[in-house]
Amino acid sequence: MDDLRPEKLYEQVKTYLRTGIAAGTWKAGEKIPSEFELMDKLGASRMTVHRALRELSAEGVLLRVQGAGSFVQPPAPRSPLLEIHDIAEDITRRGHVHRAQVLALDSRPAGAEIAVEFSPRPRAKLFYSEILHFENEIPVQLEERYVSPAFAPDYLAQDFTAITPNRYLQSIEPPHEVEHIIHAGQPDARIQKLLQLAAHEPCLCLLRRTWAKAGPATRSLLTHPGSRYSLGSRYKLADFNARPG
Amino acid sequence: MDDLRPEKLYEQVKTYLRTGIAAGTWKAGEKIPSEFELMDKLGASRMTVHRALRELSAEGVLLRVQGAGSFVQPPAPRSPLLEIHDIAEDITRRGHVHRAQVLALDSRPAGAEIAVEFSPRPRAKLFYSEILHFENEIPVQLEERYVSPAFAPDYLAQDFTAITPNRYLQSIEPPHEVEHIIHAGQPDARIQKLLQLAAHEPCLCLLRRTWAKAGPATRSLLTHPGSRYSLGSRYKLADFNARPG
DNA sequence: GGATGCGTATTGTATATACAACTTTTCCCT
DNA sequence: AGGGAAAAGTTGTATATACAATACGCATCC
Repeated sequence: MDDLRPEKLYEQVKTYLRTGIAAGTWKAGEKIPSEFELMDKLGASRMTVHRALRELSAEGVLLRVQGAGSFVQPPAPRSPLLEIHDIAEDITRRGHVHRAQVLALDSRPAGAEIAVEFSPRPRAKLFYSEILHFENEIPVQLEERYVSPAFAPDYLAQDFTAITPNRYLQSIEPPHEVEHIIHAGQPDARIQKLLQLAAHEPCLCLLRRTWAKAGPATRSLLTHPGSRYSLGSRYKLADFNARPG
Repeated sequence: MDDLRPEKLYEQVKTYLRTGIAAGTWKAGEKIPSEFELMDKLGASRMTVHRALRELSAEGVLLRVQGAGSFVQPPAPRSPLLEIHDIAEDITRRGHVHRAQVLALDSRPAGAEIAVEFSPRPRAKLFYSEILHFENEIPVQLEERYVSPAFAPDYLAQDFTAITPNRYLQSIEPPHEVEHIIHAGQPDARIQKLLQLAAHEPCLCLLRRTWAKAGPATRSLLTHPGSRYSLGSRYKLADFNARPG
């Protein structure tokens, strides 16, 4: 699965700087070598070095000041608001019993709005799984998931009563990018029955989309009973340092 | 406040494409003109067009496929839930009009469960504000907030129709620690009326607690109409592969 | 001493060119 | 028809060059 092709030159420059920063060669607030020095040192053209530095700047690794130089930024306060956690792990950590019931597992053409998220070709087929999760035999999550066949070719062969899709997909390749959208909704009759919801009981819907480096990987709609479930996070914010002087 | 300098050329190209996409000239999944066509049309060099397209791709506006073309990506709703965002900023950034109505602003003894979060003395008084936020005159958030008097002694003297409590509190001292808990709920009759909710319409509740270095600072319960509002976040995960080559 | 101006270092933008990598279409041969 | 090779079209990377814009130190002038 490893990419054996040589790293692009501008990626090499980025890697060189990132590892140098990680190793402490240049510390937060310090100035790194100028574009011209890096040209000589790494044997790349200025435009290539420039592109690498511009991207590192966009990523928040560097702060570039025209006329002055490029400075190492303090690490960004990365907030794992909704990390990709595994519901089975959550439940067993609470000391409860988890059970998964597979309601569907197949390959199907998704609706146009969903298919276009995965490919510019609108009629592409996607893997689909629908799983109901129980905590102590009480339903707590309905998981409707589309998966890109290119990302997980063996998806349909898995036993999702033994390993959650989440865990399986993470084992293939951790996502490169994640999106979460949360809203409160009124479930339709089918979901109401599956989650054993009381009349007019709202549900908490979490849409999670992930991207691998190669492109869109998964799209999951996780529906929880509103009265029995909440999502949470708590984290410390890193201190901000001012500009280098 | 406006920047009167002429837009950079690559920014002009980006703006041209963004407005075209917004206007429906190219719809999600469709192919936009090639780099060469845009060169001729806009009178920029290929490298400049290329940079604009590359950045739009990084921003998630386009999907570029080598050898095939550039395709419009479906819009990704990204409102950073990770950060402490200001609802007034969010609304104005969407180009809409924000208005805040102060329903309450006083000092009161909070209920025992809440007061004990701030102080070991259960009858301690806390500052309390209740503000209803409108987007284009439609209510989108009820903000019920307790603030530690020790953290913000002048809280009651502020004009919260002009500056949101969020923004004011951030100006005192950015929080050291943050907690978010999200759940879907059924509003009581009062909230239902304030948010102009339909019968049985659920609401999305975000409880946010912050701590300063000295101790607990604020506790806010933000209630949104479920049908008209969602919370979202999207972020890239850092690469930690500094593997020796 | 302080303000001004100038030169140098550094980053920002824009162009032209070349070739590589990949996709789609065309067309020819069987 | 079908298969496969060739061609055309499109994006990706890399370089060399030129000039613009900004920051900063240093010398000069008052």
